[in-house]
Amino acid sequence: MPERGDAIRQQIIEAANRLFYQRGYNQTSFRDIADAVSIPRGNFYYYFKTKDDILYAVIDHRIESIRATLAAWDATSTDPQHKLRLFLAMLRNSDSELAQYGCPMGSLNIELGKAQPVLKAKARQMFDLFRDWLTVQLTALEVSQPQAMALHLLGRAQGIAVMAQTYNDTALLHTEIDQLVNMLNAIPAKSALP
Amino acid sequence: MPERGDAIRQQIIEAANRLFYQRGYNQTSFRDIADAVSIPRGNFYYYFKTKDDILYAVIDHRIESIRATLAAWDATSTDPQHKLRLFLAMLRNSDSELAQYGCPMGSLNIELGKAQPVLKAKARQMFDLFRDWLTVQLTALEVSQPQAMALHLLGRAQGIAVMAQTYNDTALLHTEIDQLVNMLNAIPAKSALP
DNA sequence: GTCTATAAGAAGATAGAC
DNA sequence: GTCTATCTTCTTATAGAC
Repeated sequence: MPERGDAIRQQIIEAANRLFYQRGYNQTSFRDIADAVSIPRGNFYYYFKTKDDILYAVIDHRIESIRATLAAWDATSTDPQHKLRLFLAMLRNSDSELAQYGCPMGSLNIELGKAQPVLKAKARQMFDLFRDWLTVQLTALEVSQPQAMALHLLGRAQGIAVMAQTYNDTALLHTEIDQLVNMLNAIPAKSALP
Repeated sequence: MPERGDAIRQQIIEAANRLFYQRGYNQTSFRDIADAVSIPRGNFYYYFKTKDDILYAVIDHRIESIRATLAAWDATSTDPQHKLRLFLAMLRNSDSELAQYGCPMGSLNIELGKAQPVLKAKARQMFDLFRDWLTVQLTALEVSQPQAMALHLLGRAQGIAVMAQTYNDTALLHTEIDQLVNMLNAIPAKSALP
């Protein structure tokens, strides 16, 4: 059952989640988060002992969010090709955020990968979720190396996000996503096989 | 003619260049750079007034380095396809740095793009150099949309760098670069045209 | 559970002696 | 040109009153 204070804890996580994305983890201070939630700075430490603790909670929050998204896609259809299009549609629908702040998973991994290996290992778990889900869909489509193809797709998405943010250009993002959709449609549907 | 102190100024730029890449711009302090060059912190301000000034100098240094690299590639061959392979060979040769710290251009743009628009505009100039050089080569190869293709290639390289760093995996990088080499070789050579 | 006050240290930056 | 001392502000974090 929910304890008292859980609501504020949740507010902190959501504010930190947004700020870490928009400013970066190291560029976000306790003060920023406390101000966003309108609680005094000192009270902060009742909920989280260290800054790393908040990051872990934020990543866990994101992981749950990703799991929910993937489950929703799985519930929408049994056609793996259609599910993969949902993945690309998500990127397309996030165009303005991606052009402003880049990919939340990618930018966090790059930042932490520079000099915070322990935190980065945690952040990588978000990538693993997508990689494994994509691998399942590509296995169902019987492509030759499903996991390599899953990593390829993730990489393409990351590259598109970096370029869209670098040039602040959603049109570039749309053009590149279209190419991925075409590539996907070129995979022979399993039902067409003997 | 070189003034006194230029040698130390150059040492500062080179140390900052390395530290910005390995730790990130915002995660590198004056103290870090001063210690790396073994000069007292106070003396630092004789050479650079603000931290932004150092970043500008570092980016200018990188831009000169990129220009020199592109000029060297241009001098090596007149065959655009061969020159494009030199671009991909550079990525392959940087595999361990890319897997550790990501792409120096991409990671800097992502970091600054979050909340430092003025600095990011400067950092984007590095991308412009590669974009324009790639566009020239692809125009010579008479591909249909040379600039879009140049941005596509840059994006592919960025995506590969993000994945290589996220999974700390140079093998993944090699696999993906091989695909780019194959894609490049599939472009019909201009000399084969009527 | 909530809040105030404040510590301890690191950050960017300055003044001024040598 | 070089260096010491110092300032202010911000950061993470704690103690303890309410």
